[in-house]
Amino acid sequence: MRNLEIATLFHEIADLLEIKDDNAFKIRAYRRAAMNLESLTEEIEAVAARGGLADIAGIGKDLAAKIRQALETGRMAYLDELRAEIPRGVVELMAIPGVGPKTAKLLFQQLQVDSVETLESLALQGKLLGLPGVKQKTVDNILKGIQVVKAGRERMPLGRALPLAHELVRILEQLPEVRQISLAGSLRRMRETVKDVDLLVTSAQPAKIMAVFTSLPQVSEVLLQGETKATIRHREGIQVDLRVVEPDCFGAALQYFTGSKTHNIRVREFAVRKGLKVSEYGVFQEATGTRIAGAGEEEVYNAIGLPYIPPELREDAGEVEAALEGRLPHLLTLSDLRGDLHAHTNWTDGHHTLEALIEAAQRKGYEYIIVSDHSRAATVAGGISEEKLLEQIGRIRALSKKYPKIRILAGSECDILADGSLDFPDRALAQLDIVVCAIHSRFKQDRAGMTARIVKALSNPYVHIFAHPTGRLIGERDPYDVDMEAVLAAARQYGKALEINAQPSRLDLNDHHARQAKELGVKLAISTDTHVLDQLDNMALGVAVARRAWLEKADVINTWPLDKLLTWAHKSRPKVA
DNA sequence: GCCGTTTTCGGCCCGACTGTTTTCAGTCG
Repeated sequence: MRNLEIATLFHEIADLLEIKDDNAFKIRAYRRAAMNLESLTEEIEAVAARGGLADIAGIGKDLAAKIRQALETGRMAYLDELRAEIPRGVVELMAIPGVGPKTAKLLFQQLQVDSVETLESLALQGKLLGLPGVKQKTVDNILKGIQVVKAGRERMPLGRALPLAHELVRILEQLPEVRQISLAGSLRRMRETVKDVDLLVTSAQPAKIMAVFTSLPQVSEVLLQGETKATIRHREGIQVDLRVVEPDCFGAALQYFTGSKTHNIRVREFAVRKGLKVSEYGVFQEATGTRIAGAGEEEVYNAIGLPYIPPELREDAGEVEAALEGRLPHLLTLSDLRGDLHAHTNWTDGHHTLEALIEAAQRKGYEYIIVSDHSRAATVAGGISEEKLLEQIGRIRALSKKYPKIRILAGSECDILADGSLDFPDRALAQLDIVVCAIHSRFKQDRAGMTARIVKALSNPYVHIFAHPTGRLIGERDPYDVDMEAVLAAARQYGKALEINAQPSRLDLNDHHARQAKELGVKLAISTDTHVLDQLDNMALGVAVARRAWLEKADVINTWPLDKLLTWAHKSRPKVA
């Protein structure tokens, strides 16, 4: 059993306890434990083996025992008892917007509703009317909510949500009534997928903002509208929440509205212990009600006695503790990057010439750019033969005279074959400056086979970077079955870098694994895997993943100057005669 | 159920909006 599986069991216990109307703080304890397990970078089995379960935040004696039981028996007796009491389908009712634990319990007890389908049929027959607190409007909302569930409320990838959100910001900031505007929520924290877009505006005239916002052409439906808060459905499907506050509350509101929810709870608990109250309106002294901060976000953190915590870290994954102990990371920024270490050209499946790639990289101010086209096994991507590769290397060397201001690195995105050998022989790899390796075939290999395949590739002295290490495509393809612990250990042993692929559909490694890599001392490369020149701009998404992974400049090899990068790249190579 | 340079017991974040109510419970973030 892995961390996420145990977390899921705890979440289910919390759901069931909510329906039973159990102690709210007990429920929160289960949820917090689940979330801490989700952000834990060490394997839970390893933690249990060294007797460290109770050291995990939010896990005490009782939950540690439940984790051990699950690890040993594959079951959790307490959860089994709860499941026997309340059918699975009742929990699923809570997925309907507007239906929470109280309503689910009411429906189950009064009408024996135990599935979304049953609920829909009873609602259509008018049989919900007459339940306490249920009139036609509630029935309508439930039916509407069921449609939302059926449509599948999938989360939108960051790379799609960001441009759409920036468009709304550009429109709203034109309004003279808008003083300040910012993205908030999970989008500001740069999570890889988002459920909705959160916008925060300060204005002395909220009514005007509300009116304009809810009647934008991008709005397909107004879901909720109050005096200072509105929720709409964007024509591209995602929900957008807008909140308007007074200008002097901007910092407090931004802090509150950025979340995460668990981070905020953490911060507010900490404030309470200091006799302070934090809300979206400011930081107040509990005793006197005096407001001591609110206009700026940094000021809000400082008033509570914390340094500013960057949005990407606000997941209650140890950042508050790190802030208190003065060991927050100095997160890397986009401008720290000196080059791109994964890019294609029209020699394989890129859409541009070598020269166009070089010139685009130069315009970005890069010190170096790699040319890493596909190897012969990647037939669908037009992979090139060894002869063609040598020809390309010659071309690159010739072009470096034409472009003296940027170093053109000869590279390859070389396939890792099913047996773990590389698609080019060592004699060819030895000609390259940087070798990127990747898996593009035989995704369905079993776990042991896939792990051995990758570990073998990483042991090759000519390999430098392992690209998109899990192979997942967000929302499309699951990662291949591989023991990431073993891959990370091999990367450390052989001194290889793992890639954070910045393609919006990949973001691979993800934030979790990248943080794990850093903790093990494995270096990362943030690369765009550019096929079309515009994609060089995706670097910002890769940086977002890196920041969420607590990465600093020193952790990322393409922040290094060229000479340091090349020294690192060539130190493991056998000396050629 | 967790947790403690105030506490091993008694706390545990805070407010907006909706639908149903004449003051509030439920839901959401």
